[in-house]
This record gives sequence, C-alpha cells and structure tokens, in this order.
Amino acid sequence: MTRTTADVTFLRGYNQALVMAVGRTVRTFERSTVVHATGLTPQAVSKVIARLTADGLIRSAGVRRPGIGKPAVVYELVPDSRYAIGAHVARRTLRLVLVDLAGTVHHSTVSPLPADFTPEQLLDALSVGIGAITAGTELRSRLTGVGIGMIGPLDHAHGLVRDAHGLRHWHDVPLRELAEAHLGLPVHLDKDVTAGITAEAWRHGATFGDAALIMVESGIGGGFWLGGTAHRGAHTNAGEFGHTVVDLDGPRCVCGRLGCLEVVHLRAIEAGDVPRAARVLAVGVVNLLQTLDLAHVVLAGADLLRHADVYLPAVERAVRTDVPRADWLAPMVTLSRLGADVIAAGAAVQVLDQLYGIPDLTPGTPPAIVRQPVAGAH
Amino acid sequence: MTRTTADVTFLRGYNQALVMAVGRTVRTFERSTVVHATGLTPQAVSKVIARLTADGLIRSAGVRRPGIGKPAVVYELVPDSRYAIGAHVARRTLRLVLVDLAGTVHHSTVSPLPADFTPEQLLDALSVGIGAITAGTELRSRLTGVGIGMIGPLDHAHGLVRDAHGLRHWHDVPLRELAEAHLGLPVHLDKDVTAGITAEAWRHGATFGDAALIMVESGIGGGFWLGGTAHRGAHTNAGEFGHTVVDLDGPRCVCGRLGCLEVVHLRAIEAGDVPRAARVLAVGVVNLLQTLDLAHVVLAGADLLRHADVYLPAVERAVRTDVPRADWLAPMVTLSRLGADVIAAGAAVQVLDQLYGIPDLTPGTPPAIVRQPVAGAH
DNA sequence: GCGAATTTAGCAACAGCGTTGCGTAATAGG
DNA sequence: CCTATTACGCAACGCTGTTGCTAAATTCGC
Repeated sequence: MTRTTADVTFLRGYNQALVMAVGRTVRTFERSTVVHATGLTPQAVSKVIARLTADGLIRSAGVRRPGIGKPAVVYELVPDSRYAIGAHVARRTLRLVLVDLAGTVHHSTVSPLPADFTPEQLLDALSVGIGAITAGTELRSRLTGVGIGMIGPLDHAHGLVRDAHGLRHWHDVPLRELAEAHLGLPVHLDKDVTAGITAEAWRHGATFGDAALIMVESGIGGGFWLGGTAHRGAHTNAGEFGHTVVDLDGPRCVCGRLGCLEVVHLRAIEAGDVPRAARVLAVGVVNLLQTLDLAHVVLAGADLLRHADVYLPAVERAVRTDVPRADWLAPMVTLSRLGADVIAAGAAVQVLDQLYGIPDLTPGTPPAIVRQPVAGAH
Repeated sequence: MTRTTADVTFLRGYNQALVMAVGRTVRTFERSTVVHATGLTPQAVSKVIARLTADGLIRSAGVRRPGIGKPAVVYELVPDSRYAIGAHVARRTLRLVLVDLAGTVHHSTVSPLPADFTPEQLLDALSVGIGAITAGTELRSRLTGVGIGMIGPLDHAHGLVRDAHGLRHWHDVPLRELAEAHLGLPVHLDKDVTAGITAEAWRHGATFGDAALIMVESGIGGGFWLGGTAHRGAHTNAGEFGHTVVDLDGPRCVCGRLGCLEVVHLRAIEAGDVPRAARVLAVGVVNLLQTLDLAHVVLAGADLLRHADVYLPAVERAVRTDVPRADWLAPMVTLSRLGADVIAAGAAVQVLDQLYGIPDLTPGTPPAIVRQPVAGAH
C-alpha cells in the first residue's frame, strides 16, 4: 500500500551500501575496485568513501600498490566498528552469538531454556545472556541491536509470534516490542530459516544469487534469498518447506496432511535408514529447484550436519541427475560454513543488514529499526 | 555482478512509475490521491504529473469535485498513448494480442503454426500477424515493442530459447535478436507463465502482493510474482512447477522422475476423473503456499478453464482446510480474468512494464529495452 | 451578500545527490 | 629531467525532491 518513496537520501544510502557490500566481500579494496564493481564514477566513490570513513565504518589500510602512476589508497572494513547480537530460540535452548560488521561470529553461547518456557522466561534468559556477552567490554555503544530467529508461524512485519510449534505459551506474543522494552535495544524478529539464509547471503555480498537454506532440525524448513533480499512471503510466513506433500499416499503429518516431506523423512530416520532420508530430502530440494531455479543450496541444521557425509552427496547427485539441463541449471550445493551458529548469526546479520545492507524499495517494508547515532559516528 | 547504480534519473523514473501505477489501478485520480498512495509531497507530485502530461501518458479529465475548497483537477491515463504487441507461442498455435498502456486487450488473433515449426517460420508468422494488426492504423509510432511468451527452458536474460519442449528445431536459438532484426521493434522474450503473472500484476498496480499463476495447458507451469517483480530465478528458468514430485511411488514422468505433479494429474485426466485431477493440482498449490506464502493464486490455462467449475472450488477448499492458520494465511484464489489471452497479454505487458513500470535495482538486470523517443513525446 | 475557512496548486529558493571538467600529486620509464 | 600514467580532489553544474509562501477557487457561517 504505502510504498517507500524515493528521494535523494535513498540514493545516498543505496550507493553507500553498495560500497559496504564490496568491503564485506573482499578483505581490502581500492577506489578503482569499487568503481568497477558498482559502476559509480570515481568522484562519487570518493565522496561515499569520505562519508564512510567519517562514520568509522571503513578505514585506510596502507597505501602503495605496485605499478605505474600514483599509488592507490587501500581501504578495509572496520569490523569492530559495529556489532549485533543474534539469538536462536529453539524448543529447549537459547543460542546467542556476537557478530561484527564483517559477519564474523565472536562469541557463541548455548544455554538451556525451561521446558515449555514462557515469554517472560525467554526475555530474562536473553538479558542475562546479553549481559554476559557485553560485560566488561566497551562494545555496548557499538551494539546496533538484537536479532531473534525463531520457529513460526510468526509475523515479521509486526514482530509478532503467532504460534510457536510445540510451545504452549506462545500465541500472538508481540515479542519484538517486549524485547525492545526489556533490553533497551532495537530488536528484529524473524523466522529461523530466513535469518539463516541472510547470514549466507551477507557473507557473499551483492553477487549472491537466488538461494535456499535447507534446515533439518526438529522439522524441516527452508529459507529463501530471492532477487537480492530474503523472501518472507505475503504474511512473512514463507519457509514451511517441510510441509509440502511428496507422497500422496504417505503417512499423516502433524500438520494434518498426508505424506509431507517432513513426516516421510522422519519415518526413514526412525527406521534408521539415513540414506533414504537423505534421498527424500533431495527430492524436495529438486522440487524447489524446478519451481524457483536457484543458484545456491545451503544445507544446515543439527540433524542434517550430524550425517553431512550422507546428505551432501545425496543432494548433489539428485541435483545433477534429476534436474533437466543440469549442466546449465544445477545449483551449487554446500554445507553451511557457520554450522550450528547459522540461525543466530543470521538473526544478528539481519540487524546489520537493515542498517548497512542494500536497501530496497518494495512495498510493505516499513523500517523496523531506525538508524541511530552510534558512538564515534558523526 | 554489475549492479545498476542509483542516480537522480533513477529517482525520476521510480517516482514517475509510482504515479503511473496509480493511474493504471484506478480509472481517474487527483493529485491528492497520488500523494496519499505514494507518500510523495504535493509539490513533487505536481512536477511528476507535469512531466507525464507533457509526454502524453496522462491527461486532465475534467476538473471539479464536490466538496469544500478549490476543486481538484482530475487526471486519467491515456490508454492509447502507447501500445505493445504480445505473442503466445504454443506448440501448434500463435496467439497475438494488441495491448494498450492500461493493459486492455484490443485485438486477439490465433493462427496455426506448422507442425514442428522452425524459427524462420515463427518469425514469418509473427511479422505477418503484426502487419495485419497494425495495417491501416497510425499506431506503429506508438508501438513500444513486442513481447513473446513461450515454453522453456529459455534464457530470458540473453533472449535465448534453450530447448522448447517437443519442438525439434529449437535449441539455443537467439530468438530475441532474430525477432528484433526481423521486426524492427524491441523484443522481450520470457517464459509463458512468467508473462502471464505479469499481466495479472499489472492490472492490480503496486498493491499486488506475492502471487502465483497456475497454468494447466499441455503441461503444468507456475509463474511467480514475488516482492514486486516477476521471479525468474538464477538462470531465468523458474516455473517448472509441474515437475515437482508429489508421489514418490508414482508413475514415471517425461522428465524422468517418478510421480511429478504433471504426470499424476495427467493420469487422473486420462481416467476421466477430473475431480481427482483438480485435487492433485490443489495439493501442489498448497505445497507452493507452504513454501512461499502467497497472497494470490490465479488459475489459468485452457485445460483448467474448461473445467473451471471443478478446479476453482477444489483449490479453494484445499487452501482453506490444508493451510494451517488459514484465517490468516489463506490466499485469494481466482480464475484469470484474461482467459486464453493471459500469456500473450502478459508478454505485451512486460514490454510496457519495462518502460513504464516500477524499476528495480536488483543485480543482473541490464536494461534490455532502451527507452526510445515516441511520436508525440518530447 | 460578504468575510472566513478550506482546499488546491504553483512559483521560487534550497539542500543534497551524482556528474563533469580540470588541476594537482605521486609514481615509473626513457 | 621530462613525459606518460595513474590517483584523487576541488569547484561548478544539472537534476532531484523539499520547504516556504502566495494565489486561486470553492463552501460555510453570519
């Protein structure tokens, strides 16, 4: 409805973000690198770099470069200029990570959550955990916010947990508001899988194509990165990939339908047949490819990574043999390099992405986190 | 890789397109309508309207409006200021339509294509057909281009038909280039289903949310509209929705896999069991909803529309009963109002959309059609 | 009737963006 | 020591949407 309007401040943010994306992707860069990668004029790049340097987001890292002509100034991202905290709320555990501007994970802690925990119990666990991470450090002033990755269904746009599968006290809980009030920091709430794929995309910069994160961990979910942003869907509830039917006459799933990918996969696991489980998952992955045509498939989740040696080849084979014109259409299949931290790291990255990532002008995306002054910035 | 850079000309195009989107969606509008819908300031709207009026794209349609204060000037789109031709290339037929700036279909003709036709035969059929439509009219000068919607796999970015299913002479044919040379007009090549969903989205303006067009016609395909643009995928080959497995032990499909939606559906049709075919399709639609969370599902295709009274209720029921929290998540399910013209109309609309639609800044989208001077424009 | 309130719309000045033109600094090669 | 080459910034510019203010056209209240 109310579409974001485009004014000159949008231009500044957009082109600035392009430069930041370069800085994230490569370790060091010069002006000419940016000119080539973005298509901006050298003069425009100079202005952007001056602004970013003034904000402390990038800095000069030496000069010199072999070759003719005046040596170019080399720049690099200042990773510790901004931080964000990411939380992965699972059924029984809370994982917290500290992530810097470059997307590097610094701390990673796991703490148990009470059985069938309440919103209040989660908030307490969050503030205790965050307090422990920031205790005795100066980074509070450079902390941009907290991202929370959680199972759905949830309403990202309004920061609302609608129903968390298997948790009794979570119906229409305005978690984002509650957490912002409780923590005194901007909070970003999103589905676990969507957060996860954001972590992967952030690491790859602006060149990351359409991709999916397949997560197998007490259920099967899929996070999507389409057209340069996370795909959340009309009600911000995309990703229930495990509840797609792959066997019309299959067993009944907890969701009520017959033969969902998740239940068929689970039966194979229960029978101790991991290879079959992997093949079933691979069928689902190829289904996604046929529908969406993806460039990357990232595999994640504790239950999958435990048998990564079985799942990865199974998916790779299916992708090569079952996709028509695989020479042209087959995606790159990898394991998530962030391992068990993907979701939490992604949740943190979403906070950074909202501030320093490439903005888009799509409808229904009100800025949840307002850019706030940070110590050292002007 | 090379991402489009954002400069002030982008601002102009973007905000101009926002106003055009309002003009397409409602029959008549005032400045205040645009201000409210876009968030632009009244002054900015005045400037945009002045430019669009000078280009002949919109015009004043009377003044007056009951109410207090100075009467507002009423504006409307000038539908016949620009046209585009759309072609739907099927296995045996060529459908051509003439579409105006408002998205209205003016002519619709169907001509047979030779069995196993060659690229040359298609080009001839195209120029004959287009000649017939434009003959004796003045609209050649207002013709912005030709859109071609076709079965895949094809490469939209490079205007290349990779392999058209069931057509022997279509392997790596640079159809866009060939057609541009042959017709002397800008040509836009895309998959049939992607063109189709564009037609639907165009009619609804900027408020159209994530959506899919489900097409049943010598195969099953899906076109997607996600985040404000057509989703084409990493290799511009998304949409092979019919080749997703829904029955692990099902019959073998032409694509080689077992139990694809398409083959299971076909078996039901061959058995004369249309209700079962519809239920199978509905399972596939719910799979899409679980994965992508869509706001609209549009049903189309000759084979579906022939039994629309069976398919529509079947899908509607599945969407209400099989989607969890359907009260919140269920999409609107409709039949395509353009009927048999969807694909051709959508192909035409894609040309108009590239010129007057809301531009986006996503990577890998070089402007295929350059804005060209049109008679009457300044 | 007539002034006040209300709504619409445009002119003029402005701030901020990337762009263009050109001058300057720093290096290597002859 | 001069020239070619490369890097980079200052200054002026064109363009965008924004802000401040004025004028025009209507309804409403007295």
